[in-house]
Amino acid sequence: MSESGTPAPAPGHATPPRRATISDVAREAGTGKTSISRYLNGEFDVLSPQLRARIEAAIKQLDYQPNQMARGLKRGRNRLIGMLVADLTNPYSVEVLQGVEAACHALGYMPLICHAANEVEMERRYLQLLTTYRVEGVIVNALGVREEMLRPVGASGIPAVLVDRRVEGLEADMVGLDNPAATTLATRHLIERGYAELRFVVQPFERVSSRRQRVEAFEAALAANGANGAASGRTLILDLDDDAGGLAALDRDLDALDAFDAGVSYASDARATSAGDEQAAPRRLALFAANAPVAMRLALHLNARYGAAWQTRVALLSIDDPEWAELAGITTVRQPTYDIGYRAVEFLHERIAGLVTQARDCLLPGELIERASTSASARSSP
Amino acid sequence: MSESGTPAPAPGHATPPRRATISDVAREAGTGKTSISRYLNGEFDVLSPQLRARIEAAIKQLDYQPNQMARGLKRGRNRLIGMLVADLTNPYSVEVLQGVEAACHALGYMPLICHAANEVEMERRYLQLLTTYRVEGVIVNALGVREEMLRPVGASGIPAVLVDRRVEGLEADMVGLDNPAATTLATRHLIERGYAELRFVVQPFERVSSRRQRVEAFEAALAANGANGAASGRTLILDLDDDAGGLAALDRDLDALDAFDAGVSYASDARATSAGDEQAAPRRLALFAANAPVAMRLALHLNARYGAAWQTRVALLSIDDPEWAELAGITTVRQPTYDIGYRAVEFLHERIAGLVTQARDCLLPGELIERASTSASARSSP
DNA sequence: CTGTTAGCGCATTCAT
DNA sequence: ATGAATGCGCTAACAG
Repeated sequence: MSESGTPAPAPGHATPPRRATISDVAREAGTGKTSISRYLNGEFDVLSPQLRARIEAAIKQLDYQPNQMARGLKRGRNRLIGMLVADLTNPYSVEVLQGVEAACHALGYMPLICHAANEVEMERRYLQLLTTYRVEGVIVNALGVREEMLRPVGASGIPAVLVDRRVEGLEADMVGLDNPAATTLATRHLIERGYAELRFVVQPFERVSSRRQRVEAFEAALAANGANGAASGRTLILDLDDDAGGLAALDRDLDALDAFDAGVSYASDARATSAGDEQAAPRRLALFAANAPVAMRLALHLNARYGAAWQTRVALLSIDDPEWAELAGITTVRQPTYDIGYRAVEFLHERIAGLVTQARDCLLPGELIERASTSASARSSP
Repeated sequence: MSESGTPAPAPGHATPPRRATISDVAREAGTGKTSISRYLNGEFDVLSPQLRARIEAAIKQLDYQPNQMARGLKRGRNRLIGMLVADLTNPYSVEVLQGVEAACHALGYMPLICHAANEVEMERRYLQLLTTYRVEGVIVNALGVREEMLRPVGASGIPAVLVDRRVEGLEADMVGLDNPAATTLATRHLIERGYAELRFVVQPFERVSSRRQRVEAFEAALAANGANGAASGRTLILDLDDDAGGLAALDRDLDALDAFDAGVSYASDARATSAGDEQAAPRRLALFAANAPVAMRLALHLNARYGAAWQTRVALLSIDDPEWAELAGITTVRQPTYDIGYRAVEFLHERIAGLVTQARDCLLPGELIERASTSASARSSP
């Protein structure tokens, strides 16, 4: 400012505040911008080897990096896709993300990861933001969207594919776990293992279709087996943001269980087994968590109530297979998370290319991982 | 294409493939683009109420959303900052991210989250990508960068702030845990609790400054206490991608422990306590994990070796406080993750504004969370 | 108060 | 094989 004069930089390699542009490179290489552009786009067969060499030198010399914003503005597409995640705290989301990233990498997209952190308002904001950045598509692990999202996204808007959850009025591709199959698989496992009392524990599922599906599948599986009258069960709603009610309901069940066990103990010396059951060992209650966050909350609660030996009293099973499930020895249904993410991007890619027009579903199977929590001898106690 | 004529959309609300531009709005409102631009930038005091109303109507009518790419291109800044995360699988990263997001929200930035997934190559690619998108700054949870990153970033490049780890030759702001203090805190805790044999377990720390700092602090704390001769310890390197060697080393220590305990048992009836120790109870080995991923790996290994009762044999303590630590009852040093992320963005913001010129550090204190794993009675056994 | 003009950095006709 | 001109959607001087 105080010094006068030419815009030329001061001596001594002063910091160039402005990055080189395509014009700079053209000048440096002694050619026109067009050739630079061609070089950048790999049209080498239209460039003389010498020109190409000069361009390469100039680019290296100026440390030139093409401005993606400008490119995107010009060509009308920017290879950006939005990835809206409901909750990165959930290992499920991170695993799906890995698949998304891999697929993006493979297909030449750059994923813009947006984390709604379980806040519907954030979700809305990010969705809006993504459209202003003109992403070519979004893959959405929805949270509470509905009409609001329908405007920018969907049929008449930017291509979208849903992950895990469906959105009410939106006709869009969707990829996720085969919830009915997975839930049935797990429910049957519990019944086969001889648990007579089942509790399916799930978060409130206003808008989250996968939760509803799981509840329904659980109850259906139970009813189907109910013919044999072997097991009975119920669904408990647990709000992770306000768990007092849900845990109270659970505690009532646990109280009953404890009382029953105590009763068995009293009676065991006198009348042995009251009914005609084969075994006198008290049947444990089985808790079926609809996902990992619920399972964690339950485990914490049980741990607080029964101490470290809680697994000798209650069997816990969960959909989702977080790392700690292995440590705690909890039986789970593992989701094909990576594939879910990968497929989602593939779907989106096809849709962006305009190859597909009808909404498709991709339901992937879960895998039952049996661990000590549902074994006959319960968790090996120290 | 086949139909002739006007660009007007076909009847029946046909899908408008192209989003409205500022010119469309101007035409719709019967004014010039400048006024629209002014409206968008909140310069209401320069617009007659009527014009303003017409603009509002036109925008609503056309569902207009300004193209951020174009805006950024024009004004030279796009309010984008890059957040390069080494490993989203680590709860630490996600927690830091939450702070980053909150701060971005507050300061008007949009964070571009990039996940290197522990791959140095990914890190390099993303860094490059971020610069081509002309982010105004990056906050980096580095992984293996060095010179390569120095070119685009740093003093003469785009502003950067480091999180948790420092980068070799780079003069940049840095925010993270006060590693020496936190490590010393935990080491002293272990010694006070009476553990005589300590093992600090850490991943290979070629480029990761925080790991090196923790190792050094551990050994220093040990040496400082060594005057009393109460505790001795060693550092074990555990490579999570190839844990055979590290676990073998651990197993040798555990074998020795087991043998010693067995010896004590043999001898206990005859000679009672061999040395002059107050208590005959075998002192457990204490494992000090440098971070949560290491702690998890250790826990899994111990669980495999000793069964669910492993905590009666070995005490585990960790830096980082993942959710499962509460469940497993493991003592931890909790990092102020949210604050770390928030401060990082604040630092970056100041730097982007050009307010600061010298590299600063922000070292935040950790908090010791005592749990059963390091209590006198070990983990309550079922 | 409001509209016109001129680019931001780049890709694309269209001529050479 | 190469370059000049045009404009993507928007903001920022300048005029009125």
